[in-house]
Amino acid sequence: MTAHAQPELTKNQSLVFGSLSSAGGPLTAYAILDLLREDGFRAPLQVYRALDKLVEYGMVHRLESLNAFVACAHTGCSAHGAAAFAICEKCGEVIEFAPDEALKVLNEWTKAQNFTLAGMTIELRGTCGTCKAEAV
Amino acid sequence: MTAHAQPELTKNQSLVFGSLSSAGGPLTAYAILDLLREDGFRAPLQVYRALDKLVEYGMVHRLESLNAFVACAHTGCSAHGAAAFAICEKCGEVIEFAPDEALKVLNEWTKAQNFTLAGMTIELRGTCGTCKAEAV
DNA sequence: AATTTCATGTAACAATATAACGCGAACTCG
DNA sequence: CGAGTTCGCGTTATATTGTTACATGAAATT
Repeated sequence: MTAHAQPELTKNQSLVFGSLSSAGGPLTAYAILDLLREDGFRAPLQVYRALDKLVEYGMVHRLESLNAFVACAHTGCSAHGAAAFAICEKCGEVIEFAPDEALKVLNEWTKAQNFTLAGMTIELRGTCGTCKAEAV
Repeated sequence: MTAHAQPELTKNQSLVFGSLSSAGGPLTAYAILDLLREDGFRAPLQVYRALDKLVEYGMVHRLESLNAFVACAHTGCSAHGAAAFAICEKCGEVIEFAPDEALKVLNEWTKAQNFTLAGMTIELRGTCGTCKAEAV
């Protein structure tokens, strides 16, 4: 929701963020764990703790419908609002976008309901244009 | 997305749908399993298989951010579009609503991207008005 | 110096979900 | 009819995802 100052990352947080950034797509916590075993990671908690912080800082998003995590597409990852994701079920690509108009409408709903928003998940599942083109 | 004809439910599907309906809120698959043990349920697959069908029929929604399932708020559960959910983190209440305007915007995005939509998840987490009022 | 905070490490475990196999009823189409 | 097919169901085992509980050490606080 709100922008977060980008803090110094700890060693584990840097490693986790690095693996997600270079993956260029979503990874599960256990996939990250496997990638980081050679860096000394031994247990899921090391990954989950780092992910918690990175999500809190807005540098990583959790994809609820994949139980996976992805580095925020805003390279600098400075101010940004909630994100939406289009997930291609064929190729696995995830496109992050900022659905400003939709957010506005949803925010209006929360105001009308006196609902205080802490977080929002918007995920679209389907087939991306590229995969449809290939599936001649 | 599209409306589904409401088919005859099998015995297991009826039991699962019944437990969700009378719960009046979200239940995890394992909570359903425990509720239905006295009806002969023994294994998670019995629940998951029924849930798969009920979700397919549009009678049950999956809440990705809770790993839980809820009966559709449309009592007759006839034609309806995608649903959105506001989840109160204090009391656990889940409010289902139809965010028509937001859906329209998101659908436009998918058209512009040539992305074929198979399903959509919109979930808001926060605090409902009632809980805020109580937290004087 | 005593206290608190925070990142970390480790082991054990809990919660969620699926794979693989077999059985029998119902449907279908020759 | 009878062979083939589909579908719902049951069971066991297993895979995947996430957390609890406890301990250590380094840095910040007072």
